[in-house]
Amino acid sequence: MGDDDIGTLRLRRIPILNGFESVSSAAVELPKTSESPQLLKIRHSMSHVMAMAVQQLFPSARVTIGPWTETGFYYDFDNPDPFTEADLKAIKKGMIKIINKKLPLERVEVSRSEAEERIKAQNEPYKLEILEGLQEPITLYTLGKEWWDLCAGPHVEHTGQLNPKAFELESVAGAYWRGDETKAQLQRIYGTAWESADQLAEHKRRIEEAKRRDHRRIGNDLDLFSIEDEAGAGLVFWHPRGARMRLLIEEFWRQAHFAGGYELLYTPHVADISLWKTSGHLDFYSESMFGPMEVDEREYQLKPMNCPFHVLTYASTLRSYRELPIRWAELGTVYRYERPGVMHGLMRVRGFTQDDAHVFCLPEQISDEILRILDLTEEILSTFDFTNYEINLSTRPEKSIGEDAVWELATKGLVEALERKGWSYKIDEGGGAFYGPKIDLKIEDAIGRMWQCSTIQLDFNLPERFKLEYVAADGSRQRPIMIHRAIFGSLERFFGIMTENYAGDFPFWLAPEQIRLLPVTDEVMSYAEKIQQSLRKAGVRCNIDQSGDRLGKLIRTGEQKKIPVLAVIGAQEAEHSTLSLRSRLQGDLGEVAVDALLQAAKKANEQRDATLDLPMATPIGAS
RNA sequence: GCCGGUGUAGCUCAGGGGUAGAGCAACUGAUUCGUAAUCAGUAGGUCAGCGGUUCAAUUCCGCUCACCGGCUCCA
Repeated sequence: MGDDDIGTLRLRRIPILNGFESVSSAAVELPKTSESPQLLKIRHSMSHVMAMAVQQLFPSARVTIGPWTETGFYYDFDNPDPFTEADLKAIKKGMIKIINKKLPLERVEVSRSEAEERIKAQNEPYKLEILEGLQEPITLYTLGKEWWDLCAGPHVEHTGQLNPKAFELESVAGAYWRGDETKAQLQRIYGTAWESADQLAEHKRRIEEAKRRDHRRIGNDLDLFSIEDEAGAGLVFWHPRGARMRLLIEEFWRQAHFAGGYELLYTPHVADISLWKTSGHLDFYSESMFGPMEVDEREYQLKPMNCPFHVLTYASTLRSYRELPIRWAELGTVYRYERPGVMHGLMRVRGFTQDDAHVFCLPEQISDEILRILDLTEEILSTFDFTNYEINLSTRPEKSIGEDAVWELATKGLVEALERKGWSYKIDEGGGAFYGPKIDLKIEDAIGRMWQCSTIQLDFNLPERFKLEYVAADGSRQRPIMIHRAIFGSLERFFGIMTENYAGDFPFWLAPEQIRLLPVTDEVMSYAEKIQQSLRKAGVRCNIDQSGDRLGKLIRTGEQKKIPVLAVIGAQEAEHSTLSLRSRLQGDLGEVAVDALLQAAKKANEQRDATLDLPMATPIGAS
């Protein structure tokens, strides 16, 4: 797929705001560890150096594992006292000392028994456990004379090849031994390391850039949404500006779905608990559900998913094969119990709206239906400038239900659809749900992060549990195939991702306030009001800045609120029936006739454009 | 849920056992102004909540809640 023009334009044009430079022409390359053999060695060695420094400072610390990450490394320790941020400074000093000694790192191949002896001599129980899982040959790396670690390598030759000015210890965190929350709690220290100080500086700049884009910050600054303590964690309040954007997203979504052959449903938020018993959620999903509530001696359950409702809707009447495929979508709000401490802005909440849909079809329709879904997914995601995807196809796990033939047919249908779409994908062998294979899709944002949103899952389970049927051509009763799919995943989460993708600089069509009129003096207020009225009538979201501040301040405020188009109105504009436009993404658009702006804005809204299509008008003062 | 950190005005933050501070935002007034901050004034806080220590707690201690960075889990 081609380059994203809007995206690149935006990256180049964002001005410097509050001293924070945004994505700049980054001359400094930051390869990932997996892309650079040299960085891999550096980071691998750094984690050894860190572990050695830690054990020098904290002799009671036991070592566990210390791998590289894509931007650095970490090491997990078992230490009686957790490390504090202050300890990091001391550890860093210790590391610099080790680096300056130019200690050699040497690979030593040892027998299993020798390794065991050496580990026991140092009383490192975790290392012993690691050793048990290792295949021959067993190698360890020495770091100078005093320190060594079980390791496959590779490493730099000596610590003098590590740049003491190009690493940083970033944070301490709790982690579990072997990632298992029932096992010992360890202390993890994260670090980053590079070849040059420039790279380190660039890495830090990118962290700042991610902070600048943080949807929680932008949501607050632009007054889009909030999460209120009094209401509870993970429950989202959409403020007028955010709600307006959500409405625009939903309108687009509905229109795309109707065009794509879907019908829309509305279903209840609660249902009798017996429904959840039939669906299996009570047995397999209850720890993620809000507790039941009793009404009239009947127990009701708040919905964590929409599918049982769509299934009931299907089952409400006898279906013929001629009706299939049935495609039903719903913006369905669900509630899930999330453990305290896992909530995160809009990305992880307890109440959220899924753009859920279910397709009931014949086995031979699977491939076509999946392809349609892929097409719709691309259409919808690319409208928000997400055009790079990473696709995973997950196949049958060991524990699963359904006949071999059905699994085979279904998996073939998914593969066929992906091939027809021409999308490359990875296969996650055995990674499917117990009830069917699935396709997951991740999108890449403007700063290269991947986010899982869309998912397409085949389900042989629910139709079985609810005994769904259709009447086949021969008059027999057959079971339909059910496809679950979501494109945004959750509106909240998608909104958060999209906000970070645009860094709050939303495209024109999506901005909650599209045009702000800036009256230079009070004298032009009535002219401004007239313009506001006609723009609003045309469906353009437009306000007048009534603050009475001077123009410089009005512009500053408008830019800080990331309004796409600021329209300066002074005596000259009133006289000419024009506005002087300043576009956030396009710069100065000059003096433009009111009607020209109106037409351009309407067109941008209809086409969902990021910017206005306006011929450059006469520059100010030229007449 | 677990480990660590944080919680002072709408926002960003200072302060500290003896009645609470700044800048920005808000409001009021003056200014009527041309492309990123006009000036002056006013108002705004149970210092997250609950309990304890103390003559006195926003400050010290404990618990709870929320948030932040991770772990685990996940849309």
